[in-house]
Amino acid sequence: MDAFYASVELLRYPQLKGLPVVIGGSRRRPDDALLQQYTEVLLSEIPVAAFPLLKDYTGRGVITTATYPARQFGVGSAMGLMKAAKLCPQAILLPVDFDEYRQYSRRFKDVITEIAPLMEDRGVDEVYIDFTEVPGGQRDGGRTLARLIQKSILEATGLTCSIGVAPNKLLAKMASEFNKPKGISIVLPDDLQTLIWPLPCRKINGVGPKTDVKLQTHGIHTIGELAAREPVWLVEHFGKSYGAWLHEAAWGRDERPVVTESEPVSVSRETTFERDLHAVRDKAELGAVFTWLCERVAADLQRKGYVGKTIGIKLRYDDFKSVTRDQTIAHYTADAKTIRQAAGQCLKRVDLTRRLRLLGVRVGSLLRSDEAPDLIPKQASDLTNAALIAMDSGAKTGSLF
DNA sequence: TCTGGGGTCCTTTTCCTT
DNA sequence: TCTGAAGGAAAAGGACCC
Repeated sequence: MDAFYASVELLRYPQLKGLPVVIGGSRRRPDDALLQQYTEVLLSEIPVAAFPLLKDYTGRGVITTATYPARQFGVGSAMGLMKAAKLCPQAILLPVDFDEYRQYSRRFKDVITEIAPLMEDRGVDEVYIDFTEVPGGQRDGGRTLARLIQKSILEATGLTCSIGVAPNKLLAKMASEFNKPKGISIVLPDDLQTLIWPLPCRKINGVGPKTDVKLQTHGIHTIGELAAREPVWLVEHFGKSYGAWLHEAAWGRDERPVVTESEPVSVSRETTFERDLHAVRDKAELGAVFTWLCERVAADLQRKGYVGKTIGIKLRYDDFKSVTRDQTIAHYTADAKTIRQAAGQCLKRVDLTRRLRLLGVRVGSLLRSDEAPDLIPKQASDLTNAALIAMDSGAKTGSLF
């Protein structure tokens, strides 16, 4: 199988080209003033001086993405905004607008499937393509087709994209990073030792920060050094499955097909508070957020046409430690009140004496709602009230909200 | 002044039943 | 009746990705 890995670069606001720009900040609930500021204005007409600066930002949040001029200063994805402001105070800070990204995402994926129907969705800005069967796909090692895709996406959306071409998904993904932005890179099987092995292990999709540190403590820094280790040794230190996979990855081997269809496994909503909240002192606020999260999850499920029966919560404490609690209920549901009731039961099983920075609600074990066997009618209101009263009565850890 | 939100997948722990 | 082993399912946690 021959694979493409394509990722688009999402940059609107042409007037900001060449400037350090950071997109991020925690997404506020509907009344985000910063967001409102832009909704009525043609994006290209906003003067540069009107954009907010990173140094003026107060509050929580991380960087979603940054332009290349901003990255020069050492800021990058997932970095806290306050830390980034120290490194590059003059950077312009833009709010995240996922609705808009989703629109563009759909458009660029539509363009690709017109040309190459075997496409795997890997998120808002990335896809894998199996072009083995695309007419003319093999011409010039895939370069001709890659150029056509780039050109078509640019025409349809104004977005540029990077494309990696390789014998499998693993290598195509690595190849796509060789030549950013808007590049095309081709990696052939014979390029493994020259192009792949000198790279740090972290470049392998599936090797994260934890694994990277562990590899380094064993003196393994590059993919080549990883490839040199005996599989037995890797299995010993990284487990049967992951260790074996590391070995295969280092040798550029990957048999995974391009998967064009997949069903969601869970749907969730979570939010980080502006300031840490306390279950007792901020009971009203927490209760409102909790209800709101349950309603959002229910709405998401209904919109997507799914029901689920494993209801869960997630808390993050002020020390950033997270806990989760799940409960599987008897019937599939997409009803906000039912979800809130089950999630409320989960809340009783966690420590609520500590300050909270995040609250989340999740529904798993999903089924398409048209295939659900035993949907029950909506909760009777007296049942819901009973649940609320039970929550208010408190548990071993003290008062609940 | 730390550290988003939406997911997936895997491993380990816990719990229930036999 | 008590205890323990075994095995499966559910729950919990963690790593990773975009």
